Amino acid sequence: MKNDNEVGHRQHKKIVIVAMSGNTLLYLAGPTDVFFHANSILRDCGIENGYDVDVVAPVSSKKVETETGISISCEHAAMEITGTIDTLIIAGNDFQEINQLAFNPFHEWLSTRNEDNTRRIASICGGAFALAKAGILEGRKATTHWELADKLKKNYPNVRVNSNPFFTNNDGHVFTSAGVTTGIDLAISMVEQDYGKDIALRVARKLVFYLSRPGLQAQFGSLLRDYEHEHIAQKMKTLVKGHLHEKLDMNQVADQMNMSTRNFTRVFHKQTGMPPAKFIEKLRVETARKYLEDTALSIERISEKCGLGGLVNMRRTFLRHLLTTPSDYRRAFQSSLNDSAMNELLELTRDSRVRTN
DNA sequence: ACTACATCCCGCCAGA
DNA sequence: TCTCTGGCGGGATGTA
Repeated sequence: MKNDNEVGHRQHKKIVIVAMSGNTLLYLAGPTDVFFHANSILRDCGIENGYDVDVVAPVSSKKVETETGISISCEHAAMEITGTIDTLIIAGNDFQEINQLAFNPFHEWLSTRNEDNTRRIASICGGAFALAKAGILEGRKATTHWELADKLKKNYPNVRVNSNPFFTNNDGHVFTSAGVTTGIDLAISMVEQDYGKDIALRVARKLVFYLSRPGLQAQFGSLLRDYEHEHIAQKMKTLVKGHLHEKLDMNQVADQMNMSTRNFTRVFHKQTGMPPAKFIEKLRVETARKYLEDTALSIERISEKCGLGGLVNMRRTFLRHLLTTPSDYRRAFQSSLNDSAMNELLELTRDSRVRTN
């Protein structure tokens, strides 16, 4: 199968999610929503051919019962799919199958999926059992829900099992994830792999509202998006570039803008709807967010670089703006993949010859 | 939790 | 008369 770079974004990526029986809806709803929101964000970016998601049943009746009492009628059964698949996700474990470890027509079909006809094969939680039964995990590293890890190890000794409820693992083209919500993390990491970190973060920010993440989080849309087109905000941003780590006095900033403090405050407020000091604070938080997402710098060091006044103040400021702490923010959003494209916000804290005093 | 202090914000008013 | 600008001062907010 051609790799993604060869195919480019000219055609939809076919995502097949197998809805295993007896599970919570979130197993399949989480990743489905990730790809759905990714499509909407991609369309905003002018990319029409995002993901084509097909939720299928593992059985020919095409009906799947979930533990919530809601049953799902799928349009297709997995074995009806014969062509190439971009991403195949086994969402959750089949509770009947997991106990008898039987090899049924679904596993037979699954065993035909390989690197040539499926670019990525993934499992969520006990979905790893289905992959193991089909021989896909043979000799590979894999993870599953911690309660099931021992059983997986015992029954499939050739699978190198890791059990961490917050863990997502990939070994070549095979991806496995542990707890329910890691299925969402898994799908987000796939979006990141396909379209880059910015798109993935936008999806995460859209979805994080629904998740039970550490700490009570706000939605993480850009704090500055609505203001950056304003002339005075842009000018201010340029001016403070490289100086965020310094104390920025509004009188000095106004002076640099060749305006009196009073008039500067007035014009700034008129154009952006917020006072200048608040804008600088948002700029600091945005920059700190990028450092938390893209680097391994200590939180203390980040607070210094962004002028957030030490750990305690940074924590307070984050709580005020994002309703979460820096460490929780990092846990939720730090990228799993390295990305050299540190965006322009990071430049704000780099040395510059522009002086504010 | 409380306090003192610093800084910021903004209404008001006067001058250009 | 209208608009823009800048100083003053008091309340609000943040910090130590």
